[in-house]
Amino acid sequence: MSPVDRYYVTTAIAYANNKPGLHTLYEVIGADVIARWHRMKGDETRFLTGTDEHSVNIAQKAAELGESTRAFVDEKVALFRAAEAALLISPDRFIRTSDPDHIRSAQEMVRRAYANGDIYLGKYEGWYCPAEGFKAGSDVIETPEGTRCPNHPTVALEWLSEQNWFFRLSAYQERLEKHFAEHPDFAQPDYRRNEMLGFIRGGLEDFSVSRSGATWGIPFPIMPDGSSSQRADGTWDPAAGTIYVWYDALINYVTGAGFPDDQAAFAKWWPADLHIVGKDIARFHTIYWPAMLWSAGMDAPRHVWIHGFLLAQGERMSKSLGNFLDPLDVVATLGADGARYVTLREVAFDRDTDVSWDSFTRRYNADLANDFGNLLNRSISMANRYFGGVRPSVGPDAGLASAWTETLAGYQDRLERCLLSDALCTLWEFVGAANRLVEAEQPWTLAKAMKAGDAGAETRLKAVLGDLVEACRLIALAAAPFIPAAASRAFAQLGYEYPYGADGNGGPALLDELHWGAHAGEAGQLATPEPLFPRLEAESTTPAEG
RNA sequence: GGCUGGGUAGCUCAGUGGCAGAGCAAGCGGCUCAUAAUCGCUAGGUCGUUGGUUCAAAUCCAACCCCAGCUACCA
Repeated sequence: MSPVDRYYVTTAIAYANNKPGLHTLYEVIGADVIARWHRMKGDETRFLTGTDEHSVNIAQKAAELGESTRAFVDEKVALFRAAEAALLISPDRFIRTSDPDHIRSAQEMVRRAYANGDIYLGKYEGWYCPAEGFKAGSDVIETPEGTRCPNHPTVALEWLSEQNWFFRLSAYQERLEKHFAEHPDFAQPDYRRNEMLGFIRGGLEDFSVSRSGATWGIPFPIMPDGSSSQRADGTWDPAAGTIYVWYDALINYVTGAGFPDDQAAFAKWWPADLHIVGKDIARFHTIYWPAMLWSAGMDAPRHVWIHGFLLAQGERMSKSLGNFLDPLDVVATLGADGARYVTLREVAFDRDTDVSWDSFTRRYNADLANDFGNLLNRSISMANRYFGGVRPSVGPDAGLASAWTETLAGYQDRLERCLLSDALCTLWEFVGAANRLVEAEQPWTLAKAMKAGDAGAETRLKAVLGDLVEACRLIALAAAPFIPAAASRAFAQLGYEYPYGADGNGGPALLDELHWGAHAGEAGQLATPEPLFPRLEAESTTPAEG
C-alpha cells in the first residue's frame, strides 16, 4: 500500500497575558495555510497551536487584578480562541501549558533528561528584582542610583544566587553542529540558520530548568536527593520548585503529539515536520530543543522555520507600544479571507515587513477585488449572458493550460518552502494572464458574431469562457488554504460542489483536482455572480486608528 | 565593539561585469464582459558617499556614512 503521508505542523505558543495582536497571530495564519495545504493534498495532518500560561508575570498580573491566575488565563485564552476563530484558524488541538497531560509530559521529559544524566543541581546567579524576580543581564539598566530593572526603576536590585537544576546543553555542542551540517534545511531561512550555527560554534553553556519560589508553574518532579517530589497523597512538594520556561513551553510540541499518555499517537506524529516560530525564540527551538529531545531519546523536529516581525512605521508591533493591529478589526474590514490573504501577501515570511492599513487595503483592492474577484465576476457574467449560465467546458487548445502547469509548479514549490508571499505572487501572475486573455479574445465581439449566426464564433466563445471558468476554478482551489471561505463561495458561483470540509479535510487529493480540465465535460449551472471580495473605498479603510 | 545582511522609481522589492527592472501608486489612451473593474502606453532612479580596477561597475576592490539581525538563560 502507499501510506498516506502524515504532516505535523506547530506554531509557537503565545503568552496568554493580553488579547492577541495580528503580529502574534501572523505565524498562526501562516501555519494554518500550511496545514490546510497538506490536508487538502490528502496528507494526514496535525496542526497544533496554543498558549503559554506559566510565568511569574502572569501570576502577578492576575494578583494585581484581584483574580485567580486560572481565571485570568482562561479569559486571555478565550480572546485568543475568538480571534483565531474569526481568522478561520483550524487547529487540531489548541494546547495550553496548564493542560493536565502537558504537565505530565513536561515532568516526564525532566525525568528522562535526569535519567540520562543531563540534569544536575547548580547555582543560578543573577540580578534579582524584589518586585519581579530574576532579571537577565541584558534586561537591566544602569542608573545613577545603581543597577535597576526597567519595570521598577525605583527598586534596588539584589545580586542573588539560587540553587537550581541545570540542563547539560554543553554536552550537545558537537551533535548539534553535526545535525546542522547534515540537515541544512533543519533551520531556515539560511541567514537564520547561519546565526544559529554561529551561536553553537561560539560554545554552549548549560541553562537552568527550575525555579524555587514560583508557585504558578509545573511542579519540578525531582527532589535534590534524586527522589520523586510527589507525595503519597499525589500532591507535589513545593520545596522542589517549578519547571522553568523551556522545559515547560517547548514540551508542548511532544504533548501535542500524544506524549506521554498515548505512545501510539506519539510514534505516529513525532518528529514534527515543521515548527513555525518568531526570530526572538529561534535559538530555543533550533538549539535547546533538539538537545532536550535527544536527551529524552527522541528525534529533533524536521524543520524549524523562523519568521520575522510585523512593523508599523519601522517599529516592531507590540502590545506594550500599542502600535498593533487588532485581528478582529482587520477581519471586520477585509473579511477573514481578506485578512489572511493580505497579511500573508504583504508580509514576507522570512523577514520583517512594514505594514499599514493603507498597504493592506491597497493589496486587498488590487489583488482580491480587482484582479481575482473581478475575473471571476466577469467570467461568470459573460457565461450567464451568452449561454444562459450553462457552464462552458475548456477549449481544445487553451494557451492557459500550459501557463497553469508552470504556475502550479512554482506555487507549490514556494508554498512548501514556506515562502508564502512568493507563492501568492506566483499564483496571481496567472490571474493576470487570465485577465489578459479576456482582452485578447474579446468575448463580447465573439458574442455579436454568434448572434449574427457565426457558428465558428460560437464555438470560440464557448471555449474562451470555458477556459476562463476553468482558470477561476483552479485559482480558487489552489488559493483555498489562504482563502478557504472565499474558495468555497467561488465554487458555488461556478456551479461546483466544494468537496472539502471547513478545515480542508475530507476532499479528493488536491493535486489531482489542480489539473487543467480535471472536470471538463461535467455538466453544471453557473450561479448569479456576487462580488467575491467587495472593493473597499478609501474612507472605510482606516478604522480603529491607534 | 565583533560577526552577518542590507541601503536601486513615491511605496515594496528583484537585479553578482555588458542598453537600470517588476508589482503597486500616478498620468494618458483603448475596451465595455465586469466590483469606476480590465487591457495597453507613459512618466518617474547622480543604483548610500568617495575613490579605485576595467573597454565596460548597481554588480568587483578600498574607505566611509546609515539601517537591520545575531552576540545565552525574557513567555
